[in-house]
Amino acid sequence: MARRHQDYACGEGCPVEAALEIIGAKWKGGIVYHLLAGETRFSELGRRMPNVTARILAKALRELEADGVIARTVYPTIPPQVGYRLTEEGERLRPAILELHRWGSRPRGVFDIAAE
Amino acid sequence: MARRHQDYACGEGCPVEAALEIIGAKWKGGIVYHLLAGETRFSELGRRMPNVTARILAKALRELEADGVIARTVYPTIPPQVGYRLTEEGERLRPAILELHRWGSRPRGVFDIAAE
DNA sequence: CGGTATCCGAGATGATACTG
DNA sequence: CAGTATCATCTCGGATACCG
Repeated sequence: MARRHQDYACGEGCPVEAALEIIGAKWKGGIVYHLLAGETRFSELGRRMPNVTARILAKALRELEADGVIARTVYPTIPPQVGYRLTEEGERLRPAILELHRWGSRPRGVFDIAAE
Repeated sequence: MARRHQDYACGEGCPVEAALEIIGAKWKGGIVYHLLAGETRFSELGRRMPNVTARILAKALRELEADGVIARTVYPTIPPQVGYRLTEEGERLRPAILELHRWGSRPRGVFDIAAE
């Protein structure tokens, strides 16, 4: 997760691996996907992803922020609000995320479900 | 890795998460990327991804095969050869993989490298 | 060549409780 | 509301050695 790529020749630093190291961790893809819709609050993300705990969500958000994919904005209101949005860098992920969404959405054979 | 999605509403079974559960694991993105070029042998994959051990590579290949992304062909030659290629399902991943590759290839700021 | 069999540690994930 | 602190767990990835 923290490991960045060193070179861009496929092998050790394959760009695909590099990208997946940043958004491939659990929940991160979902986070970026939800942020495609625009700035979203912490609690709203939690509501849209009911299976992730606050700790894990916060950790993923901090890592995505460190990787320059998202930005965090604190609104000093009462109660406090924090919004997350994609950076320019994160916004450039849109086509990839949408393609993943398309692929993951297509009805798979009955096999997968049966194999459950 | 084995867990498939049950519903397609983002939340627990987000399609993006579903896709990343299949190709998000370490090395899997790279494997699929290399297979975009066509059928490739086990040893050739190992050569192109020097940092993955045979055990891990074999494990990832078996999982991708179980998920219907790749197909395995054994040629009973001497010495034995085994080829891996994308299935139709896997082939449909091409746009997503290429987008990830594009995103991962772009020169990032010096920050990332320096942060290392 | 193309794998498997063991063993192992690190880090990712998670449940729960608490706080500015 | 938006987290953090602590503790427990557990799966993934890897090292090493061996096999048909």
